[in-house]
Amino acid sequence: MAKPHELRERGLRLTPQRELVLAAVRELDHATPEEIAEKVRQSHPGINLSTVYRNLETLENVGLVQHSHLGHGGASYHAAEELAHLHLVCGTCGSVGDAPIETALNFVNSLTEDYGFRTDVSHFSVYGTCSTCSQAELP
Amino acid sequence: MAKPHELRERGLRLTPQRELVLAAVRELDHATPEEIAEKVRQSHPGINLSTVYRNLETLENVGLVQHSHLGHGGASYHAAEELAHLHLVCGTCGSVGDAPIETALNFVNSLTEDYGFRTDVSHFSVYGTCSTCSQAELP
DNA sequence: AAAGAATCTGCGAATTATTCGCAATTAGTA
DNA sequence: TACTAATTGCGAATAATTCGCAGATTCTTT
Repeated sequence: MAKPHELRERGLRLTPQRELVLAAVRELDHATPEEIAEKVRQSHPGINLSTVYRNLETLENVGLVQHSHLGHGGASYHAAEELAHLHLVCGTCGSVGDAPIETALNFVNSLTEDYGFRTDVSHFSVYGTCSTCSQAELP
Repeated sequence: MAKPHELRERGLRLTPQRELVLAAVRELDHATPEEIAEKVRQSHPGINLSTVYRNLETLENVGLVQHSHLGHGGASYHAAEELAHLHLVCGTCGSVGDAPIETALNFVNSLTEDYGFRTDVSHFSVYGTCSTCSQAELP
């Protein structure tokens, strides 16, 4: 999974914890620190939650992982090489749907042209109501 | 500011705390619960933070205020009657810029057509880098 | 292979943000 | 005015994240 060198190359020490955290992020896709810790504990039971938090921060600093804000509060992490996509967060049922970033292309370009604002698509979340919940609301 | 009847009409009791919380939300525009509490304390020093949280929730339930997620974590509240607009959150300096919702119109429509997803524009946040910080990054 | 410097980890405590339970108070109603 | 139910204040409980520190580990240098 995580080749040793990709960590060393970026000036990071190679620890079992760090490798496992990176591997877990890659396997889980959009997981919270807590979920990542649980995954890691399957092979390394003693890992401390602080260590997970610190490694996520470190890995993010060197560009191997990224986080985004989906539902309320908590951040969720994913591998940096993962294909970027939009997150459609349903405020009613909490589900997170995906849509290709192309959907937002014109929108993003307008923001750049009009405001000089460079949108970070991978950090981008869209709140609303999914089709299932929309239908359930109707009388 | 907050006319007594607009609370009574919605089945809410009229308490000084509740009126003051609503007034503070209207004055402050995009304020955190903590900031709202501070504002209210100017005229009602004893107000408890729990009371602010509870009133924000109550006022949101009857549609007088709304919250959105700007930067990391914390919710920020604004009056429901306020003109809806997009929030451009800069991940570097933390500033929050505004843009008219029309900018997102086509994008929102695509999501509805393609996924049946009804985007809640008032809850919508866009993350990225503002023009000032973009320029500062260049060599 | 051993030693040293710097980085990491585990742990528990500290923070921050938000929620909850409960008793006392207060608003709206009869 | 008296009653009932909603509301408040308060302190404790949670949840999520960060911090300080001592000991362990990694990488580098001999």
